[in-house]
Amino acid sequence: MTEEKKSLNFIEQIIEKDLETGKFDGRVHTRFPPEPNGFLHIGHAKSICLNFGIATQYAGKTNLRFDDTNPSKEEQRYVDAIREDIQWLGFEWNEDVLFASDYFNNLYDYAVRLIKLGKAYIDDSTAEEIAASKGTPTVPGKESPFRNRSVEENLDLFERMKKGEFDEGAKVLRVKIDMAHPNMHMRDPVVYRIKKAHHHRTGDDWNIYPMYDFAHGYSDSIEGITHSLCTLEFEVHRPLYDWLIDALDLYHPQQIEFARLNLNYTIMSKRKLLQLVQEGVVNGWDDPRMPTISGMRRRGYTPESIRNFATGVGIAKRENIIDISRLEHSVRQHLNKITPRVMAVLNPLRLVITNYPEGKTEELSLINNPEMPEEGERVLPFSRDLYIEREDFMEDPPKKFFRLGPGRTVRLKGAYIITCDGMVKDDDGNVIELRCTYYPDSKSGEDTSGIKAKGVLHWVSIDHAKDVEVRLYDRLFNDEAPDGHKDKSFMDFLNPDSLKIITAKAEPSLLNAKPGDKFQFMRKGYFCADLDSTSENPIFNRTVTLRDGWAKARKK
RNA sequence: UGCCCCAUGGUGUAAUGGUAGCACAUCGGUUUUUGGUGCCGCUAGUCUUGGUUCGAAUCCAGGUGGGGUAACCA
Repeated sequence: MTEEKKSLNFIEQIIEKDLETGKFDGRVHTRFPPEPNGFLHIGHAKSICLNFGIATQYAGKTNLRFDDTNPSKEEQRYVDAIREDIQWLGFEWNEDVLFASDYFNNLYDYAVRLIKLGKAYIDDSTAEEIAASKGTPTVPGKESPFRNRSVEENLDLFERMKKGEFDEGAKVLRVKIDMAHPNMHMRDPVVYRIKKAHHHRTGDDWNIYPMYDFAHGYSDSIEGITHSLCTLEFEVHRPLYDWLIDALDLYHPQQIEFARLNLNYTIMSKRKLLQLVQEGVVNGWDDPRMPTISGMRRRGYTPESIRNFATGVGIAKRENIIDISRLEHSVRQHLNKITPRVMAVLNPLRLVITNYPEGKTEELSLINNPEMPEEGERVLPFSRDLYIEREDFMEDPPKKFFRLGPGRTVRLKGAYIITCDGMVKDDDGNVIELRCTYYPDSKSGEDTSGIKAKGVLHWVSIDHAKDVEVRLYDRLFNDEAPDGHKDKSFMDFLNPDSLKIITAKAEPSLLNAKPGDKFQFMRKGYFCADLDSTSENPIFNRTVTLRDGWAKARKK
């Protein structure tokens, strides 16, 4: 037995220490708290894998709780999409889905208790006045003229706020901490505001809604969360989180902050992703170019590959920018193992085997997946007239070009070895057809020809090939840090070639593909049948290209 | 400008007072009926100055650099 060396991230270390000291009676209970105001993206996947992963590791639980305290931005459809994405990623939340709005009554009661304790007050100041009186980091704020209202008056006003007697913005509930506090979040923060908006779950029941800081910590407390994991920008909120809970002497979860995921060539802000959707730059939240979970799903990413990526990047507190190649590696790694190999020609060039009988068709057997021999073989029609990839031919090729050129010999994958004897050009001098001869004794699997061919090309039989729509996706942005420029918008870095739609010639079996089915188009990349794909109108999305050693070599 | 956080190869992340390891990327080799995959290997790192210690990536202090933070958003 070899002893497994454990390598824990800093959060796991904290949890193991808590388990040892019995801080939470040996419980581990995390939560994933999205706001339903947009779709989940790959950054959320990191948080999801962390929260659910920790719970699994320590035999704990994870709540899915929607932080739905701002009805003007939140929608039911986002709730549905988020639930679907989490399930698709392979996680199960504890019991039912929870909502901060489930606790609106509790939260109201907490607010009342704070008022009764003299720790909260109603402020009639305008938003501008409150902002102005906050002071600056170096200048202490000024106390509101309404700060010392009586408990009775505060109670009365708060109840009337709830009843809807005042207009939006007329009054807020603030917590009474310290207007000179060095942490700006502690300068009497607003915790309840009037908002006469329709809430996607509570309808028009409420005229007032709690702010995030108020709702979040108390919700964690109500749910008995042990470790409340969040991103770094909430670090300065923690003192307020702690203050609010301690002010009412409630069960106290521990908030721990970690660094969010950043990917180069990608934007991760929900606001900016929404902008891409609203301005029609992409075709919705699930456009395969989006870094959203649903976009990646449509692109052909698997849950395994996303989980693998999200856990592989690690958890720490330092700012990080992950190279996009790491994401691509994780999906190639998985798709390599599971996808059947098929042949499709993206940019066809006609090739005629002059010594092959006209009208003859052979049924060739090809292995489906060399990584999984148990997946068996399929038959493929071979004939005299074929398509090969245009880029697999060069009229004047360099020595190291292991493909076709005048006089060059290659193997057609799973079929015969051929030699190129000539070509046909159009009036403009473009090569439109290759003339080749084949070696009948070189048939794949029963080759007695003794000829060795360095290159192997994929092909399809023209008479049997099917037209399929192929969507070639590339990165959405040309710049490593699209939103990292002070003088320019991320919109200035859009890649005009992020989507190219072509018609490819595919082997017949691809007509059977159902939406979501994944393939390796040999020598070209991994592709996934699109959501809208049908056998009448087959559509394939390129998930990612294959690694291309030749492309690298020729750059030099 | 206050307060808070952070600093290990190109990029991430380990080592928690005792051999700086792993992954991605890069480069080279090898295998291969995918220039894919697999396998092998090279290059390359503890921000800086001082202190504590037999011994410091690790502890302490100063510096430097980066990030966060002053919504009736989350």
